[in-house]
Amino acid sequence: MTQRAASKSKPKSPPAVRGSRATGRVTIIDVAAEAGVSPMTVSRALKTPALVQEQSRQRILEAIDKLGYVPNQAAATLASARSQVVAVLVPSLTNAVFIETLSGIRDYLASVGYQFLIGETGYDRHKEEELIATYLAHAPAGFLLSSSQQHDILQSRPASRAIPAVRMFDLGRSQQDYSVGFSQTRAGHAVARHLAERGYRRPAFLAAQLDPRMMKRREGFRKGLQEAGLAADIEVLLPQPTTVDMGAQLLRRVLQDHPDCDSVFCCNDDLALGALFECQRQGISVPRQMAIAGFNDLSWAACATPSITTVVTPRYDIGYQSAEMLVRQLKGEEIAKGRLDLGFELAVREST
Amino acid sequence: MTQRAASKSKPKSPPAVRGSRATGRVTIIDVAAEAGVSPMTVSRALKTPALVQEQSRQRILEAIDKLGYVPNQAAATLASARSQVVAVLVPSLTNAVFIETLSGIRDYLASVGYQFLIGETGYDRHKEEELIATYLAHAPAGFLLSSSQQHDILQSRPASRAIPAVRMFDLGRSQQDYSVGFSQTRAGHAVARHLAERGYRRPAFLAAQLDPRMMKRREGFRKGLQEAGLAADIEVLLPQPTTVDMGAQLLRRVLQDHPDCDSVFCCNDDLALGALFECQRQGISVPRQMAIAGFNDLSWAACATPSITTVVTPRYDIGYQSAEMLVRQLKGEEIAKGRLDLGFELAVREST
DNA sequence: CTGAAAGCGCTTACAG
DNA sequence: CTGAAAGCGCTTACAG
Repeated sequence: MTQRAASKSKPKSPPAVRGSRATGRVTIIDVAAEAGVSPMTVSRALKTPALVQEQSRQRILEAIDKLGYVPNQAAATLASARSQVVAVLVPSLTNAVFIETLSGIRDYLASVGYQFLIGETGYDRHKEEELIATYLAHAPAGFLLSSSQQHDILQSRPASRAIPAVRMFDLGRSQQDYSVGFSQTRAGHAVARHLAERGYRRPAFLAAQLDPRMMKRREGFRKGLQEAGLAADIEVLLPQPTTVDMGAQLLRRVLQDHPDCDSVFCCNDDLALGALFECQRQGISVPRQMAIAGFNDLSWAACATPSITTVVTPRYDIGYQSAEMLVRQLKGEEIAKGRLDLGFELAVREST
Repeated sequence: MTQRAASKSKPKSPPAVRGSRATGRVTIIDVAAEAGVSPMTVSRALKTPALVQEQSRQRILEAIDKLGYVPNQAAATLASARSQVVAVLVPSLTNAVFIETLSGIRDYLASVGYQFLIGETGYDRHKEEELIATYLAHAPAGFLLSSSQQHDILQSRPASRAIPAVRMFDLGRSQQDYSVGFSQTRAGHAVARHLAERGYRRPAFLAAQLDPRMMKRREGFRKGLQEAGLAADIEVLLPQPTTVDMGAQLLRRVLQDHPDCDSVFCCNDDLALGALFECQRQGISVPRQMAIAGFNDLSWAACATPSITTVVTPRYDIGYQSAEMLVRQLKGEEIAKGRLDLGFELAVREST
């Protein structure tokens, strides 16, 4: 059954007003006629109400209500060469981390009347380039990205068509290289120092999904261990996507290759959860025989048995603030801090 | 620093071709001139290549490449009164279930050149209405929804402006009430029967986020228990959002109020995980002293210690197939099965 | 504070 | 297979 036929069978809607145009849609022209003003004034009443006389505005709002007028975004975008849509590119949609970031983005954008398109890059640079090309056709007002390469590409467009972008999670190199995030390196460093202070002598680094951020955490972790006089030689790195089960696998690998390992830094909480389950399965006491630290503070970290030490990351705020920074650019506002470090926190719990 | 100033400082782009129009953008007119055809032929070469002579098409593609032409979607939408954007409304973005559904939607839509906008309703009906109103301004080609009320609203629009919609997760009442999902009731029923068959005598139902789907699972569960001759009197229902920690809370409540309870059906895997952690904390052996069943088969269910019995739901497929059903409606194709039951599976594991 | 004119970049509907 | 004309619904830039 087609769309048309389906709706014919339920003709119970309020009899919609037919617009004057051939399409039958109610347009700004119909509203103008109803309110006794020009279309231009209707447009102003919607975009810049302060420039319209109170009385006119009232009549316009009534007309809009009466006719059921809905603005046509496509026409607005075409006429103004500027859309109210922001393109957001995240590495993965199946990772809770990025989802919370999207919530932050959505909350800010909704508050200023913007929409957003979401692209998933799968941690793949080429995919990201493709997506940007696709999105450019939608004339997005700006981009929120999670890698640095594409940032450069967008900025290098001719000035007349430059599209602002903000990079999330990582910090940029300068105030002009707009970014909102925290230092992945320092976060890794903090975990190393914590394990060393607790007295663990043989910490391992476990990671999957080897994107640049993981590598920075690793770098900081190694440096932290070395500063504490510990060896940074135990590592298991796998390129596959992160899963809980992979945490269990990584732990088995470590136990097999390095029986003297006494603690693990899992580069995210999914892996940490899998590692914990594996310890439980093998009857290894956590943290007595094996300490476990994670990353991100996902919902289960605080209430696992034992609760999991992890790095609390400002995911929601990264989304919210990067959206705000982007919109401020769009409005041509001055941005004092173009490199916004939101920091992180180490939540020390029972597992270490 | 403003957008313009920022890009001026990095003038390293390939010198983009300037279009003939006042905006400087490269349009279909520029491509036409370059290829020596009319704009209309360029439009055809892009939308219906079969209608354009091979030779012309070649020249047009070369011109597009040379000029770096990017189609303007806003203009296309305005002219055709039809966008390539689908509006998707899900209850929550922080729930892995819906995220996987979005992946399915994205994969199908990407394959046919559509984009999508995502709205989060927060399980709130009014919020959903608001979102629909907002999205209507973007002239979406269609809607993918997760509740039934709004479905009716859209279908009741005047035929000339009807916007097709498909409902996800739940099944509709008829083949005309487009929907893709599975029977929540039967899934709940299957869990009850399984627990009864395993010999549990005092099963409880634990739920949070009391949306209509939860209520259907509960209904099926109660019915299943009754059919097995068991009482369906132990329940803890909380309206708050689901978290892992809430699973622990719910379990504590049940143990306190019903010390004879020997098994719990948690209406999702987050709750099941929390319940498992709480048992571990209290030294309650799972499944010997307390059996736990979950719902959805999220990543940790299979590898927890003990592994968690759960209902495997076709989340990705629901997204993929509902997107397909929607697009087929958009194309005016015949849809034989407008009510697509994708079923579910009970994964029996160590926890029951 | 308000309006008439022109144009945004594409597609529809018609004619060849 | 191709093209000239008109129009989609709004906003910009100007004039009052």
